[in-house]
Amino acid sequence: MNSIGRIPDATVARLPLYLRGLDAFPVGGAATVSSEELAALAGVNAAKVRKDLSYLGTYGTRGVGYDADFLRFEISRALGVANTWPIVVCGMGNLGRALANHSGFAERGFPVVAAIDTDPEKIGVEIDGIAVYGPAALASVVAKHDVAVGIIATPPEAAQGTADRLVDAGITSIMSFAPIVLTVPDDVDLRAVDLATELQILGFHLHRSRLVAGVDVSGDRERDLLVGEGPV
Amino acid sequence: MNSIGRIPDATVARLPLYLRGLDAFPVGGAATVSSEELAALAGVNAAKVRKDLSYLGTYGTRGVGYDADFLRFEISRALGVANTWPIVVCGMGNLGRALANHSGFAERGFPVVAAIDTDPEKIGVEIDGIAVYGPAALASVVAKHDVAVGIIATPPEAAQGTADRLVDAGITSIMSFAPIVLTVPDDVDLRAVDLATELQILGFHLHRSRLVAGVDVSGDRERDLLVGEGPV
DNA sequence: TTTACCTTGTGAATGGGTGCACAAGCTCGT
DNA sequence: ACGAGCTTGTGCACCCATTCACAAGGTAAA
Repeated sequence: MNSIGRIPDATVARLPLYLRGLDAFPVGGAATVSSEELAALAGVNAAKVRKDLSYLGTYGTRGVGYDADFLRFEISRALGVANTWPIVVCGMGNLGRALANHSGFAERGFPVVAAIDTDPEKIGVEIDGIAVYGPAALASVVAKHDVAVGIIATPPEAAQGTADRLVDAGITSIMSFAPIVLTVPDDVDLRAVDLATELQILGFHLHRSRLVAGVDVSGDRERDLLVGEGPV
Repeated sequence: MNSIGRIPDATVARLPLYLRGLDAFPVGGAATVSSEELAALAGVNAAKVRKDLSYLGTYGTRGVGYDADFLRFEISRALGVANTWPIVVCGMGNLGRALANHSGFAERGFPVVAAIDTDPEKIGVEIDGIAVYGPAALASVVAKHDVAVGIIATPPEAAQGTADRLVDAGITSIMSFAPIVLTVPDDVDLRAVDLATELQILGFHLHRSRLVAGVDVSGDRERDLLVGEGPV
């Protein structure tokens, strides 16, 4: 794929990993990376790396590899990392505060420029250097700081309302940590991360492996029910 | 699939969403749910719900739907949610503290029973009711509380070492928030969540949509390069 | 220049997941 | 008892993603 066409979603999801892997090479170091090396740094396999990069263009040199700096530049450009996308964090509870302070965001071009909370005690003050506003101020905060991304870290009951207000304020990219399904217009890009769900997926495998190991799990009849997987 | 066989990964990842959706029905309410309703509650489509549930067994009644309580029970059992899996949080920085306090974990059967940090100021004290230990105490903490899951919320440099110690202590399920690739033995189940990566994926679409809209983005020639996607 | 060697880029095979469309089967009203 | 109506369970076709395997194309040493 020589010209820049559609990039598969699975590839887009891996581009940040490659970029992260390239951190291992100093900027301006004139180093070359092979697909094999980059694969190890990103935790995927080499064929995938080559195919993914081929969607961006033909940036490698056969027999040699990829120029680390050039590759970094091209991936950054594809991802739009050259730009800075200001974000607003909605909900300054435990998680919201941690996210607002997360240094990894600003480093990657996503500075937290403001926070929103409904607690009168918090409105108008600065928490860890981030100014906290009430929900009513959202639209003006978005306009003033040119906010591009909204993070929802509110309690679940408030999440849909918060999403609606973000959309009204013109935000089209939302990352939600609330454990409910949010409804947004089609043109809004929503990514939902539910930490408890992630743990439950881990729990599934844990459960399975302990069952087949015959370890007693809370002493009921589960083992008998599940082990009957063999011949009828 | 009548007997309990292999459940596809994609299905396993959705089971927690169904369980979460069932929260809309009171326990013991004798309600029935159709695949259509459950699909709306979980944010997927109805055919997928039916196919997913068919992997667990034949729990629905044609013409009627699924018994909400029974379904909750069966999904819980498949996920092993009937059990409680104690977790230890490694790294009590911003994120670690937020995770240790996250009420959603304990509610879903994943109580945080201890934390680990290297900061001498924190070791031996309780932070928000969670006892903090030094790294050396990890093995005994795991043994004492029967810890099943480790969460890595350390700085990236410390993440691999922390993972190694968790593995040594006998942990086989790890959830990492560190933005690096971790190496663990095959029998260890590792889930990596990189929040900055998630944001960058959002950024990709944001970047693309702003480009085609012709909005000025940091004033370089990107638009010209990318817009040439039409006919050759 | 030629040859040996290396790594990319990509056709093609494979596999898993999604969603349609419909038969199977249950309930309820008549 | 029977038929109308509804929802499940699933075969099937399609699509996207992964992986293999190798030709294409470059480097470097002889």
